[in-house]
Order: sequence, then structure tokens, then C-alpha cells
Amino acid sequence: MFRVFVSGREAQVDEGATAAQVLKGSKAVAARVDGRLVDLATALAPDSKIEPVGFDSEDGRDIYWHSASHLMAQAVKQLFPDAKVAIGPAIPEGFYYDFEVKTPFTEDDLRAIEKRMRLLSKKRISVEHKWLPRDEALRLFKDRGEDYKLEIIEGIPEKRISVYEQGDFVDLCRGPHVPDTGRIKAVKLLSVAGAYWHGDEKNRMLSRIYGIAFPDAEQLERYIENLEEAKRRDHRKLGPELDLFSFHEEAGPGLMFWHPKGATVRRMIQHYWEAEHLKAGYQLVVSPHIARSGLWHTSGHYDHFRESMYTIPTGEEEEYVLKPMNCPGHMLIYRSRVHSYRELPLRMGEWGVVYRNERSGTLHGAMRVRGITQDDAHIFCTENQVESEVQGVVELTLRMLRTFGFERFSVDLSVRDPDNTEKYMGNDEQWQVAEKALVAVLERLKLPYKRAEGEAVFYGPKIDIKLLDALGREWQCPTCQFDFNLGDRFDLLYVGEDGRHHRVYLVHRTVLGGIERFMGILVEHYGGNFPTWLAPVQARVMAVTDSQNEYAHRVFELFREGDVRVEIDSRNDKIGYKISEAERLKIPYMLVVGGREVEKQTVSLRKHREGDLGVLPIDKALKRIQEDGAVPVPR
RNA sequence: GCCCAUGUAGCUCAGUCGGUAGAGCACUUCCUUGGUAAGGAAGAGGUCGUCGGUUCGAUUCCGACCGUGGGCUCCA
Repeated sequence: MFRVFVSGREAQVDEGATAAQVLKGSKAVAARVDGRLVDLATALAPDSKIEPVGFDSEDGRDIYWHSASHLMAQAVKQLFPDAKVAIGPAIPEGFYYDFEVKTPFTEDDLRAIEKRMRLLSKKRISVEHKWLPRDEALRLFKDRGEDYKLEIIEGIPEKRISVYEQGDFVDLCRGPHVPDTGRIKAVKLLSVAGAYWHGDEKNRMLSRIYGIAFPDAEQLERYIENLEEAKRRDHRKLGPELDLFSFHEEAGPGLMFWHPKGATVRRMIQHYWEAEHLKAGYQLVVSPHIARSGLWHTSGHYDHFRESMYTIPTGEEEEYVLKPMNCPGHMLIYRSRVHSYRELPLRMGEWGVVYRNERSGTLHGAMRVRGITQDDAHIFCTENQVESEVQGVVELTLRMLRTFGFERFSVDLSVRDPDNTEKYMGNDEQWQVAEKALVAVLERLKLPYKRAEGEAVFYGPKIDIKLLDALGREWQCPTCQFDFNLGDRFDLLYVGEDGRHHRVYLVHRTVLGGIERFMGILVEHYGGNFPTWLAPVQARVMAVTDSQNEYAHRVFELFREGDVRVEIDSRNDKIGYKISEAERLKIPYMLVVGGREVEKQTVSLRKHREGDLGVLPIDKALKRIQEDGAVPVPR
């Protein structure tokens, strides 16, 4: 007998007791012993501290989904003995496993695999951990023809190799795992997709199956309901439904057409953006869409960004380039005269439309397009202004995101790929100094962030902020980037206090990112229910019968003169029908006028998703909507 | 670009084992004048994504291409 601590409480256990025994009765899928995640079958040492790890925790879900991926691999190997397993991790929502198969899986295969998984789950096959000597592990996977596992073992330096065995299936794995397959209860395989081995497009394409699993069927049902709710919020559905924007095969993929309503939302965003930026000391400029290719050689884009650029042969003159970025234009504006240190920091902003020949398979609704409107800006400053400028950008960004109601986003510190530094501009010292400045800002603002190696752009490290779409996928929107490249290439200088020329430091940034993408995110974020200040139509006047149409028109005119974006519905339909349509179109305010309102010169006000707000005099209703619909003004 | 799926009316979807198509909603007209989420009737609307092949005949079978979706890679 010795003592252990179970969730902080002391307990006496026999020699050889396992985590499973002391956690009996809990819904643990694994255990945390002295801070380390382990299998429930792990034998305990004296004085160890044991905590249950359940599906209700992130670690627990991770283990659970990882185990589900093993179960899926077991089912696949039984149904498709020729399939070779590659890797099968848990992901934030569910799991996947990659297989090499002669013919990729079909939807029908998925159903069959799912069925086999349920069968294997019912058998409650125990999942056992083993340490194998290196050569034995190599032999095991060689005998089974698992080439990918052999390759993975090659990359593991240790002498002993960790494997998990469940019945006829063995997988190379660090674990931990659930104790038996019976734990994996409610499974749904969601999709098949191609994926390159090691994520490198030079490698063979594997067949990937995505799935999700829960300890009980009700949770799975809820998950599927949530997926369907997310589909209702999808900007590709709401965009056309609310008449915001469209794409046209005839025009080409990835080119967004902003309809009057979408363009109105965009204009409101821009009004607000300009107010914030002028307040923050930005100067706004406009630059042309095309420029001689020489400019793009100077900037380095011709060498580093060529495959994304559209070029325009002109016949007699030199080739032109349709701008994929706004930077070179801003560099020219800066360089058009001598600047004193007194002018710095100089913040130059533009809603610049850029075109990029994105690979066809990467396009995605409004989120990934070929014609991108960037709310771009370049900050020209001295070395010791850089940090406060970056901080200013991040603070401006957070303030603006709050205005749009974004609470959930993730922050990345994108740095060089340490194994491949030659594809970047700038020297080691520059990168270190820049990274230090970015980290200092993130820490001063207490922003939790993730270091993302290899995510930097060729000209410098950056802070990226990612917003979530309805399905929880991340999309990079705001970004704040160091630029070691253009200052040198364009020889950008300022005259310092000492009367000498100095090189400017350059920060490149966007707050919204691409407006097309931001619009897509915004539609999904609000589920199409724009706040009144952004709503393309803020109010709709509707008469109860057509004998009030004249009065309705007068109300309509009064609101229009009061700068409310108002429509009138004078169709020959019942009021219930008109309201139903206005609700469907997500118009914030409905102004119902019937005989009683005509008599008293009032309107009956109804709010979208809230219902009847009662009868008000016209001017009161107008004032209310004007106040609710005002573009937020920065303090 | 790569893998898989998919493309029928403005939208959501039926359908034809090969003989040139149908519903609901939306639209137009008429009836109805109705008080807070869908009143009724009629009409109009489709080169069945595009181009080729097989066939007496293709929207249907085959192929290529284009678009869209889910991923991979790439990126705001």
C-alpha cells in the first residue's frame, strides 16, 4: 500500500494500482499524472498526483478524437487491406486519417467504414500500449507493408518506439489513448479529401477522411445541428439572398460584383474606416491600378511574387503589371520629395484594389478572391518609432474589431522558417530586432499569441489576426508587417536632426484585410443581421391597405430626407406578408402605417427579430432610427 | 495547380433504365382591402454548365473543358 493524490485528495492504493482503478466511476478517457497525460492503464508510483481527463476538456477531446482516428484506421484496414496508413491526428473539431489507396474513397465507402467502426466499438477491443525496440518496430511495420510508418520511425531518434495495439491493428503512436474501442460511441465520417504526404505538393496525394466522434449520440446530433445552423449563416448563401454581391462565370472566378446593397454596407465600413484613420493621423492617397513592369522589378515583386501577378503586354511599350500590392505606388509617393524627420511617422493609407492570380483551387466565395480591395497603409518612420507605430496599429485594429463586435480571434506572430532563411530578405540581426519589437507590443497589450514559424512574408515578420467564419475556420484579416525590403530597394530616406540622410523603417499593415473577405466574415458574424449603422436598408415603410399608400409615401420621403436608408412597400399584399418579407430580408426597422396612424400622424414601429415597439410620432421614430443608425465616430 | 464531389427555371429541388422536362417559392396580371412572420387564381419563365464523341435520336451514356463545394498546397 502507498498513498497517491486523486484530484487533490489523498488515497491509499495497492502496489501496481493503475490510474483507471483510482479514477473508477469518473468519465475519464485518460489521466494526468504529475502533470503528464497518460493512459488509464498506467501503473501509479507512490505520491503521484492523479487527475481525470475527460471529454469535457480540450486534452480529453484530443485524446478521444485521436483514438477515434485509430478506430477508423482499423476499420479501413479491415475493409481495404491494401490501404497504407499515413498519419491520423486529432484536429480542433474531430480527426482525420490519411491513407494511400489505389482508388480514393467514395461517400459510400465512408458509410461502410462508419458501420465497421460501430461494430468494432461494440466489441470493446482493448487498446494497449507497448514499447518496442527500434529494430522490432521497423520489422513490424515492414511486415505489414506500412511504408509511411517506416518513414516516420526513421525520423524518430529514440531507441524504443511507442506503439498502440487494438486487436488486429497496430499503430505507431505516442498516445495516450482511451482504454478500449467501446469508448468511441457516436461517430460520423464527414468528408473525403486529397492531401499531400507531409503537406508537400511534390509528394504523392493521399486520401484523407475527416470525421467527428462523441461519447453519446445526443452530442453528435447537436454537432450536426450546429453545422446546419452554420450553413444558414454562410455568406455564399446569405450574400445572394440579401442581394449583397454575386460572382459570374462569364466574368471569371474570384471576381466579386458588389450589388447596391452590398456596396452600401461597404461604403458604411469605409466611412467608419476613414474616420478612424484620419483620427489616428493617417493621410489618404490614391494610386493607379497598373504600372510598368520595371517598377515591379525594383520592388522585388517580379522575382518573389511573379506567379500571382497579371501582366499586360502593350505591344510597343514595355509590359505593364496589374498591381498585386499597393506598396510600390506608396513608395513612389514618398520618394517624390525629400522628407524631414519632423514629418515622421508618416502614415499613408489607401483602399487599394489589387489583383492576384490565385490558384484556382484556392478560391472560396468572398473569402478568397482574385480582385482584392485592401485597406492598406504604409508607415514610414525612424528606427525608434517602429515599436510605438506597431503598437498603434494593433490598438487601432483591436478598437475597430470591437466596433464590429468581434470577440473571438487568434493572433499569430509569423516569423521565418528557420530551416530556409535564404528565401527571405534582410539579415539575421534585422529579423531578431523586428521580432523583438513585435513581441514587446504583443506582451505590452497582453495579447495571447502563437509563434508561427515559416508564416512570415519574404520581406519581414508580422503580426496576423485571424477571424473565424461560421464554421470556425480561420481567415487572416488584419496584419501588421515589418518590411526590410522596400526601404532599400526604393532607397527611401529622411533627413535627420543631424542633417544627414537616414533610411526609413517601413511598416505595412491592413486592419480589415481584404474588404471582400471582411464582408464575407462580417455577413457570417452577424448571420446577415447587420446592425442598423451597416444595414443596407435601415427601414421599410409599409401600408396596411392601399388607402394609406399616400401617407406611407410621405413618411418614406421624410425618412429619406432625414438620411435614413429607407424603402417603401406599397404592393397590394396583406401586412402580415409584407412584415414576413421584411423580416426575411433582415431589415432593422419596419414602419407600419394604417388608418389609425394616418389619423394621428404617427407610425407603428417594429424591430427586426424583436417585434412590435408600439406607435410613435413620425419625428420620434425618425430620431430613434437616425441615432441607432449613425456611423460610429471615434472618440 | 492537385484529389474527391457536384452543375436541371432567379432560388430550393424532382425527373427521364436514351424519344428535347416538372413542383414549391420568387416574378407579372387579376381577384381580395386584409393591423404585426406567407389570402386566392391565372400567366410567363429552361439550348437540363460548355464543347465534342457514340447513336436514327443525348438533358440522360462516354470524354474534355468551365464553374461551384470539401480538402491539400498557397495566401488578405
